[in-house]
Amino acid sequence: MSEPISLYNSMSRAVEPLRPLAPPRVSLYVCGPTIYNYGHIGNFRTYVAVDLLRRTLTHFGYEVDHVMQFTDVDDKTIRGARENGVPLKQFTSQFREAFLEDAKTLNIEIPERTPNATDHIPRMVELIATLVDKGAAYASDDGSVYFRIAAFPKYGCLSHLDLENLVAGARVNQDEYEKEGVGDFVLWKKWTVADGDVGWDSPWGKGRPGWHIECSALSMEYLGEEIDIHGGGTDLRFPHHENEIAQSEAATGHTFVRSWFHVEHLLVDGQKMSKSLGNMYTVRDVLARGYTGRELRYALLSGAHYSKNLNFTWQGMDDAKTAVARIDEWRRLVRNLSPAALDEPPLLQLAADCLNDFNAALRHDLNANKALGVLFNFISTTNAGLHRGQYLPREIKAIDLVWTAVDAVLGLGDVTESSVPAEVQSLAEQRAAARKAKDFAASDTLRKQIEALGWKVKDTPKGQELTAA
RNA sequence: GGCGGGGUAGCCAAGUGGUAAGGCACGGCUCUGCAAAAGCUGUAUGCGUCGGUUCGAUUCCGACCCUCGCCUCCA
Repeated sequence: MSEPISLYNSMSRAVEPLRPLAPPRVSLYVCGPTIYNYGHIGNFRTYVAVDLLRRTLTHFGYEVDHVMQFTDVDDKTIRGARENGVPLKQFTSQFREAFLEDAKTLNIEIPERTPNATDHIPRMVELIATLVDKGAAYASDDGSVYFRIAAFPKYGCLSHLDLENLVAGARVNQDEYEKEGVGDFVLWKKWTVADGDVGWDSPWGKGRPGWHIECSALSMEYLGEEIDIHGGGTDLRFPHHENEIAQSEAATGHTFVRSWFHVEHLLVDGQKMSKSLGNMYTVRDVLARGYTGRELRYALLSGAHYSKNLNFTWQGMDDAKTAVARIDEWRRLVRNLSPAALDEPPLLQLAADCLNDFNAALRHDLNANKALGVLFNFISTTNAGLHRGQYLPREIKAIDLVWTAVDAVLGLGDVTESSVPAEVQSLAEQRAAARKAKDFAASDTLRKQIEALGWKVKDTPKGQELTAA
C-alpha cells in the first residue's frame, strides 16, 4: 500500500501530490553522466538527491522502476579516447566503472537499469525517422538531421523561455547555416574526420546521435511513452529536457513526463566549480582528505534542500564528520545494550512519534534537513534514557528499529567497527594495567601512542573502548 | 534584456499568520584520575532595508538593497 507524497514539479513550478500512472509502480528516468572523466561532487550531489527520492518512494510503498543511462558517445568522450589512443568503448568503460564505485562509496542505490547509449543506436535512429516522417525533423544537405522547433508550438514550456528571447540570447551558435531555425537542434550528427572510427550507419549516412535523443529513446524503450518522473541536474532543464520533450511528444503526440525533478547545483566556497578555480573535487579527492563516503553523503543530504544551491566547504565536511560521529556513538550505545530479539516492534510512543514526524518531513518534497532534525531530537532524548538505563530490552529494540526504518531512507549506514590491530590492542592492554596501578602518566602516554596509530580510547564503566578515529 | 533562486544566531540550515527545528562551534555544570562520550544548561526580543495589510508578520502585499544561477549540448 503506497502512501501519498508531494514533490515539486518544475514544469508547473509547484509542489504537487505525486500521482503515478499505475501505482504502486513509479517510473523514474534520470539523465546519467557522460563518462569521459571521474564524476565530481557536484554530479554526485544530484545523484544523492535522486537516491533520496528513490529511497523515499520505496519507503512509502512504491515500486520504483528507475532507469539511468550512461552517455558514452559525444564530443568529449570521442576526444578523450583519441587523446589516449584507445577505442571509445575502452575509454568510457573505465569511467562507467569508476562512477559505479563512487556511487557505492556514497551508498547510492544503483538504478534497476543503466544502459549505455551506444547499445541503443537503432532505437534512436528509429525515433529520428519517425520525427522526419511527421515533419518535425529534417535532414540537411550534408547528412545531419535537425529537430524543427517551429513544428512544436509548446517548445519552451519547461524552461519558461520564449523563443523571442532565445533569439536575442548571446550564445546562439551562428555557425550551423544548414539549420532552418536558430533554435533547431541536432538529432543526428554527420560523421566528420574528428570522429575517427566512431560512427553508425543510418538512412542519412554515417554519423552519431545527438545528445538529447538518447534520453528520449531510452526512456521510451524501458519505461514507456509516458513516465511518472524525469530528473537530473538543474542545468539540464534547458536545453536538454526541453528538447527531450519536443522530440518525444512530437513523435508520440502525448505527454512525455508527468513530473520533473530538478536538483540545484552545488557550489564550492560560494563559487561555481571550475577547473580554473581548482575547486572541482571528485569523490576520490574527498576520500583522500580523510573523509568517508558516509560523511560526504551526510554533507550532501544536509547541506541544503535539493532544490537549493548547496555550498560545499571543508568546514562543512568537518561539521558532517562530527555529526555522523554523534549518530555512530548513539548506535554503538544502542547495540551494546543488546536489544531484545523480537520480530514485532513493541509500542514505544517516542519511537512512533519519531517515525511519524520523520515521514511527514519526507512526504513534503523530501525535506531531508527537517527529517534529520527529527532524528537528532530522537537521539538526544534516547541517549539520556539509555545512559540512565531506563529502557527495557524490548524498548531498546524499538529504538533500534527506528534507526533501521530511518536509515533505509537516509542511507548513512551503520558504523562498521574495524578490527583492532594487534599493536593497538597490545598498547591498550598495557594502558589498562597502568590505570589499574594508578600510573596515570604512563596511561596518558599510552593513550597518545594509540591515538598516533589512528585510534581513540575511551574509558567506560565496562573498561576501555577502542574506535577508529 | 528575459526567467528563476536566495538573504534566519559565529558557521551551515529547517520553518510558520500568533511570538524562532536541527547540526557544527563556543561558555558553565554533572560524570571522569585526566580525557573522551553522553546529559543538563546558556548563547537570534530576532529572521536584508523601508513601508503597508492585520488584533498580531520572520511568515501576506509593495518598493528598494545585496547575492547567486539559467538564457543551446555543464549534474
